[in-house]
Amino acid sequence: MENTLIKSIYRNTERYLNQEIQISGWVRTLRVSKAFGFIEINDGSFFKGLQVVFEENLPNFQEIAKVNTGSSLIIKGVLVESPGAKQPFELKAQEITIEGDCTSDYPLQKKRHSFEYLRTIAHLRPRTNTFSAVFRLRSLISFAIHKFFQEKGFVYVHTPIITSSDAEGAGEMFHVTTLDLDNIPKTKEGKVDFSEDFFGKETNLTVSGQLNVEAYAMAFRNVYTFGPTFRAENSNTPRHAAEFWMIEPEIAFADLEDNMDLAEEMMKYLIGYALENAPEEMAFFNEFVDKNLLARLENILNSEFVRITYTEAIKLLKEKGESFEFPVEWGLDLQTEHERYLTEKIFQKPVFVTDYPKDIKAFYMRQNDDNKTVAAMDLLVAGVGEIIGGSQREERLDYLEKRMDELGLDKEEYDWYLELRKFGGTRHAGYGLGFERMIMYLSGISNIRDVISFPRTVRNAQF
RNA sequence: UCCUCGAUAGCUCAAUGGUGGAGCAACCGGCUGUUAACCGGUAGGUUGUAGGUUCGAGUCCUACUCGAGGAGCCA
Repeated sequence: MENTLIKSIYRNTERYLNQEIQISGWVRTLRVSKAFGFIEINDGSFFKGLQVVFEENLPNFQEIAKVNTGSSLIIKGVLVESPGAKQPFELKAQEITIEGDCTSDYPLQKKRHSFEYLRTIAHLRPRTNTFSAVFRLRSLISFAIHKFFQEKGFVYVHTPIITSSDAEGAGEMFHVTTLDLDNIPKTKEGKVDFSEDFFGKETNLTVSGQLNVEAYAMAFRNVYTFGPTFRAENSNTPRHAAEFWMIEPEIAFADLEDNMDLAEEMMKYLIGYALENAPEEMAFFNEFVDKNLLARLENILNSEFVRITYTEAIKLLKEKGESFEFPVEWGLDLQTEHERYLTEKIFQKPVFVTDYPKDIKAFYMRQNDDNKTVAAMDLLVAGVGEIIGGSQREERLDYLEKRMDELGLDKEEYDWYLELRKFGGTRHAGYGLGFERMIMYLSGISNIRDVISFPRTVRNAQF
C-alpha cells in the first residue's frame, strides 16, 4: 500500500477522510490504558504529527503498548474525525508494524529539554518540535534567498572555499595544508616552506567571497554568493560560529543607496516568505520561543527601515544622555550596547547606520568626499545586532591604491582585484548577510548553535 | 581572550558545615478518549576532576575541565 505523508493529510484532508491509508513515522509519545492507546506520530513531512488510536483487537496490541518513544512504525488505518479537542482528525489503526525499535534509554523525553542539553545530542535534536521547526525554516529560507535573487535576474556565483589571500583582513583564518605537521619543511630562514605545500603557497579557508564575486559583478552586473564561510576567531558568543553561511550580493552601476534598497527589499521578502510558507513553524516560535515574534516581524513588513549616518547616530546617542558603559565619541566604533539602544530603544525597527569613519572600516570601502568617512552600511536589528554589513566599493584605482598603501597592504597580492578598476570599472556595492543570524531573527532563537545542524565553535567540533 | 555565574540520579532542580531528596524519564502493576494523560509501586548517586581546610565537605578554599550570560572580533 502506498505511503501517505502527514503533510498532505493536513493540506488535503477531504481527500483522505474516511479512507484507508498507510503512514509511517516516529513515535513522539504514547499513552495506553487497558484496552486502547494513543500514539502521537511524526513522519518528518510536516511540523505537526498525527494521532493514532489503537485498540486491543490488534493482534500485537500488547507489543505496541510497550513500544518506546522514538520507535519507527508503519501504520495502516482509516482517517476519521477526532472527538478530541486538540486535533481535527486521527488515524484508527488496523495494522501496526514496528519498523525500528527504540531502546528505553532514548534521551528525548516527552517534556521540554534545555537547549544546552539538546546541543549535547545534536544527532537526535532534529526530532524535537523546536529543531524540526528551525531546520524546516532554514531550508525554506535558503530556497527563498535563491528565489529572490533569481527572480531579480541575479547570477549565482560559486566563489572558492580555499583562498590564497586574506580577503579583507577579516580576522583569523583556518590554514589549509597537506604538509606533514609532524615534519614541517622549513626554508633557510626557518619559516614554513609553503612551496612544498599542495598549492605551492599558503592557503586558507575563505572568510568572504566578496573580492572574488566583485569580478563577476563586473561581467554579470548583478550577482550573489551563498555558501559557507570560516573564521578562526576565538569568539565565544551566542552570535558567532567558526563555520557559517553567508549571502553576498554585489551590484554594478550602483551606489550605497541602491545597496540599502536591495537589502531592505530582501529582508522584507524573506520575512514575508517565512510567514507565508511556514505558518505552523512561525506560530510555534511565537508561542514557545518569543511571544513578540510575529507582531515584530509583521510590523517590519509595513515600515521603512531607518537610515542614519554614523555621525548622526553618535550625535543622537549623546543627546539621549543615556549612561553607557563605553564612551560615545566620533571615531570610536559603536559598541553593542549603542547598537542595541539605537535599534531596540530609539527606533524599535531595523536601522541602517552608514558612512563610518574610514579608520574603523575595511580598505575596499569607497571614500566619501569629506575625506574622513567611507560609504559603509551596517544593518542593525533587535536581538541579533549586526545582521548585514556592506558598502559601496572604492572603484577609483588611485584612491584604492593610496588606501592600501596607508594600511600597509601588499598590492601584489591584490593585483587582479586592482585590475578590475583598470578594465572598465564601475560604481558598485554589495553586502554580506549572515544566514544564521537571519534564521535567528526569523525564529527568535537566541543562540547561533541552535540554528546550525552540527555547529562548529571554539573548542567544539563534535559530531 | 577578559569579566560574571554555574556543574548534585538519564533530564529539570532541592538539600543551615552534621545519615543526599522531589518531579519527569526508566522498570512493574492499574485504568474505556488520552494529548507534557492519570493512579500505585520499584530501582537509580565515588555530588565535573585533582588537591586542601575541618572531628566531619554537595556545602568553605585553590587549580583545572566543561557549560551559560556579558564584552571584544564580526556576519
